[in-house]
Amino acid sequence: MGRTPCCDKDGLKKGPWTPEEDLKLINYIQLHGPGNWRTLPKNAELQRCGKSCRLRWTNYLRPDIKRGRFSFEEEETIIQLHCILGNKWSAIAARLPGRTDNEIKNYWNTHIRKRLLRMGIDPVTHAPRLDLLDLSSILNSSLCNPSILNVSNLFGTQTLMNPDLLKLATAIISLKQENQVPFTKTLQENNLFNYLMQNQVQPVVLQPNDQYQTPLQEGFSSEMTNQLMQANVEGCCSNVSTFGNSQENSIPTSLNEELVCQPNYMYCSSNPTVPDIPESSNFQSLYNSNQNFSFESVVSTPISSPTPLNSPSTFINGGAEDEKESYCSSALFNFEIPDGLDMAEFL
DNA sequence: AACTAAGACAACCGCCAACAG
DNA sequence: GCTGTTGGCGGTTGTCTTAGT
Repeated sequence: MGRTPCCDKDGLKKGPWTPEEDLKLINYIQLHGPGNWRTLPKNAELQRCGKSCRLRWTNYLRPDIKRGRFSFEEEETIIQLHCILGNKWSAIAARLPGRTDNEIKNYWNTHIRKRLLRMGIDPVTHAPRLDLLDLSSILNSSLCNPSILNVSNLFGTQTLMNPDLLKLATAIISLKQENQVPFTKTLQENNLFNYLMQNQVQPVVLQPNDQYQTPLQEGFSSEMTNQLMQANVEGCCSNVSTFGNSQENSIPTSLNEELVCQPNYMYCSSNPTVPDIPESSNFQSLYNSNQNFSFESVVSTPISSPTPLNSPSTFINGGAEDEKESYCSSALFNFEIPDGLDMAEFL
């Protein structure tokens, strides 16, 4: 037969631990070491189940746990790792010495996740949310002022709901998550080449400082660009920029230029759901500092981080919200996963 | 000062892979 | 090979604190 049950759940205490219980647990583990959680409560004279003791030790009492606020670098690492690993809190915690998976998970759910949602970023996919076309605000405005409730006001001269545009936006976003698929193939599969050619859509070259620049060539459709940006897709494609560096993914010469999205384009001041980022914020410097972010830098963060993780000057929690938000996006969209990376090996 | 809402975080719950018997 | 337990993990809940009215 298998092992005997971990513990009899009847009569065991639950809820917050008392200092006396903590002391008992600490003393016992100092003498006998952690492990054998099944017999530990009985031996330590604790009315707790072994699982509760293990959690209390690993999440709170362990001497190597770092308490206190998360530093700027720690949050940066969390976001970047989450983009790669998803909700693998234990894997993320393994890269943040002194932090527990529970602590990171809580911090993500209470701080980072909410901030990303406010910014219109899906905290699960790290992509701008196409489903947030701000219909609610449109409808609210319409309710307050019925005169604006007409099709042209809702959709503009062309339309945010243009299925082709949405397909293009979706294709671009999908490239962020499935970098293996050649860009051209994705366009072809969605019949987007035809759309682009028929509409004489020229390459969209976005530049920092929120707004797209003057079209490079005649025939450029600013409306197209505007709609793409309004459709919340402009920040989705940090990886798309790599297409320009890859022959495999290059756009045919008929389009002349790559469709390039530079990092931080998610900040479109025309988007009512995304706050404007003041130029005085540290966003640009953060953007610059993250330009060369690499997967290796994530993996080696605890060692190679240029500033100590506990650097008091870089605590996230005490900073301005705007700065934190600007930081977040730069961290989100400014790193690349090297070719040939074996994720399974990393995990 | 009292009440309420929101925020923060510790702790619990349930699932599952690994492992012991 | 099967059964049942353990330990680990992610999701969720509960409780305490803080801020706002």
